Amino acid sequence: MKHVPILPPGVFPEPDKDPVIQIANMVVRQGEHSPFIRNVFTLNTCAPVIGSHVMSFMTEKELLSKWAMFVREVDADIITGYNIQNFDLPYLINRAHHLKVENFTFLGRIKDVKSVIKESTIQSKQMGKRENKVINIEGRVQLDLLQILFRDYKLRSYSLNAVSYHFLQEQKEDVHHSIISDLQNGNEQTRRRLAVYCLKDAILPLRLLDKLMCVINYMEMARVTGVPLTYLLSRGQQIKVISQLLRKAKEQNLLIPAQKIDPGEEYEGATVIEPNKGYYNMPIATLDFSSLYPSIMMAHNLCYTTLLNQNTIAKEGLTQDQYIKTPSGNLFIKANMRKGLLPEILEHLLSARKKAKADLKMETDPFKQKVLDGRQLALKISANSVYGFTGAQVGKLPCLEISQSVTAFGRMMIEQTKNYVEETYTIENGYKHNAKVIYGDTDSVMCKFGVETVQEAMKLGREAADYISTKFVEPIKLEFEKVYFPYLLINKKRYAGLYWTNPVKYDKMDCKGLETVRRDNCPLVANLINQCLQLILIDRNPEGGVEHAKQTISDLLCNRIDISNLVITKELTKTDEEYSAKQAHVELANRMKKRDPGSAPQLGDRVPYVIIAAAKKTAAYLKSEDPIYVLENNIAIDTQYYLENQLSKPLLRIFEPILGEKRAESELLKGEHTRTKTMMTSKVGGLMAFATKKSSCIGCKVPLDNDAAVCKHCKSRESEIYQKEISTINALEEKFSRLWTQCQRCQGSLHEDVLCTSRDCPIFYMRKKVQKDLEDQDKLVKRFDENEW
DNA sequence: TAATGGTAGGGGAGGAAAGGTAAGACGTAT
DNA sequence: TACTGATACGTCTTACCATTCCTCCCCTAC
Repeated sequence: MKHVPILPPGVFPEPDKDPVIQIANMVVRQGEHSPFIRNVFTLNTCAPVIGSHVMSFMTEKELLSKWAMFVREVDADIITGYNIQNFDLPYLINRAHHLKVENFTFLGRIKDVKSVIKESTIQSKQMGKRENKVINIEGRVQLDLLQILFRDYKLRSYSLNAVSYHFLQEQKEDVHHSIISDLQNGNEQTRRRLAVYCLKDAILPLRLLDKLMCVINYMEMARVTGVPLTYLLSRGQQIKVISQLLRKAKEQNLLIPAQKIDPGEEYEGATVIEPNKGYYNMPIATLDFSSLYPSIMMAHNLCYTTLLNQNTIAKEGLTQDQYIKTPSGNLFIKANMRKGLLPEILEHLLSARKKAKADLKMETDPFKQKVLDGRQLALKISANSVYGFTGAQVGKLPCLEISQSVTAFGRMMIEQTKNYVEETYTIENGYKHNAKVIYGDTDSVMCKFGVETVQEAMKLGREAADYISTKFVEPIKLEFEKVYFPYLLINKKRYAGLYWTNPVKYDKMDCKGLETVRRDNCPLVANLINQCLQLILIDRNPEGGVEHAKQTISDLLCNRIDISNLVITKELTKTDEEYSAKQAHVELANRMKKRDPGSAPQLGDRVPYVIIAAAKKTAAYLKSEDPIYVLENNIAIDTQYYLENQLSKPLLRIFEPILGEKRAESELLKGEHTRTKTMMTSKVGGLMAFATKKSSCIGCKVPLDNDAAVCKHCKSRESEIYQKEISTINALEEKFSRLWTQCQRCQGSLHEDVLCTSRDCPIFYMRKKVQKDLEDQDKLVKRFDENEW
């Protein structure tokens, strides 16, 4: 579903002013690939669209009323779209209310129950704070794709365009809202143009839903945990655990006590082994505990129902062998005395997962395969969230005795594992080298066995995993997972390496915690670091990496880097008042709010910005600016900032372990390539307000008193200079037409204007930039004409 | 109001606090 | 010879700058 309201340029639509002009709908049966209904409701006439049913109405009231009837007649189980929950549906309801369309708000399956809009804020540590609207449509589940993506995927941008490109490698037209009214007020052909855009917006969410298997996975999650489908989008993680707990408790005739919420102190978490930093040009084997926390809870029978204190022990007369004391000093009764509820739930979840995985292997029908894969995933996630539930202090049933015992066992186990590896694999015991654990985090250890080949490392890794597993209580199991070779260990939670699961060919390059996987730096940094790592790890050519980095730095300083590569995004995680420190993205969001409150970033949105040139020592939060604004006003970028604050440290961090501190610093950041800089002059802000513009000679840049094209010294070369500028203009024109064609191809039509203003598309930025350059160059050349006579 | 999975940890930015240095003030010797 | 002023030089104070440390914030690993 997708609807388009009409609106004046620059202002966000308001339902009591701006009309709804089109609504596109797609209806699909779950499991089928293409929709069996495709239609669009339009206000005013509209030329036909092949493959779609166009229904035109002369009044908006009729349009809305007929659309509501359509919804009731199709009687869909699930309603989806992109941001329908916070935009389309509330807008339609408010608009219908404003126009007094009768019977519009009865969209659900229960007669006489009106759909109403409520405001709600949901807040969790995992997702941050968000303000949402909630609409009841009885008997139909609203699965807003945007909400699904927010929850399940960490992306740099959540615009439908960016998301489509990311998952489907396909772009959509992003029509700026200022053009929409022109198209609507044109003729039936321009309105058809809008309808096509609108239909595309309706089909994309469906295709994404299909591709990401959202419906299947959500259904399976709902079945496994026993909560309604809507809870998965509207509620947090806890409700799923509670639901399972209630299910199990009922079987055993147990009740769950109501507890008062009383946030206490945090408890100690997992150990991260101090890394032995450096570049390892040898195989490093990784051993992992599979499902560490669930297996600890099962192995030691940790549960609400098995927790003891000294009083009960005395009262019941329990003996030493009937209960255990965890490393954190808490007491739990053993499983042979009383089996805990949580271990039982976990066993059920994990055995169900094993079965789902086994069935998945046997299954041949691709649709059923998807279902089974969704199920095993849901079971895994559910098992892992039980521990989090016991530690959630602002929750229904926190129990720190359990959660701190779990982490304490975990800490003890990783320490023991490290010792076992280092004690067993020694020269004394007949191995070629002394093994060393160079790093480990929570449930994993990275072992340097000292061997030469991946194959040998794998053999020792498997052997070690099997041997060490025997040292722990069932079902705790240490598994050999992969070998890294080579391996670049930069710091705790930051490393990169080639990932091998077979001795023949590496699977992929794996990066953890580095700039390449973080969303809060610009693509320039992420791409450059990624390329350098590839050159170092895959091509084994660090010199090539240095050369590439130097070239990129030189390009940056000479303004040859496209602005889309310099866009940094950060999330607005709290409201303006809650921020105590000044930050670039927060300040920019506030400034944008003053320009246009409707289109400014909201709580929970990611704010894109670039850093612009300003007087020296100006704080970064004063230099952040909206990329589109920068492009439109030709504002200069602070390339020095990008070099010093974005590129330099990450680059040094990856090159230092290989080249050594001194070489890395002197070659990368102080070489000849940093000398040449191009300064760009801005048209707004700063000192430009006080400067008077004086034209300069096109030939030699000497300032001129009049508006002539060249100075008297260059007069003799005038035609030569003219030719040069004309050839520049030709080159720009050619470049522009190439980009334009590319955009036309993307929008799927070669004989229509390009409307797209997608902020996520690099082509858009380039097209915009060339357009600007072309205008400037045109003005320059015109100066020759004026002085011709 | 009702509802909200956990801790560990890196690293960037801003701001306060502590430290360093050069210019100026002042005193003394010549 | 006594006194004065100019100059040079050393020491102290002050203003300004750079560094360090701490906190906030975002995002990631597990």
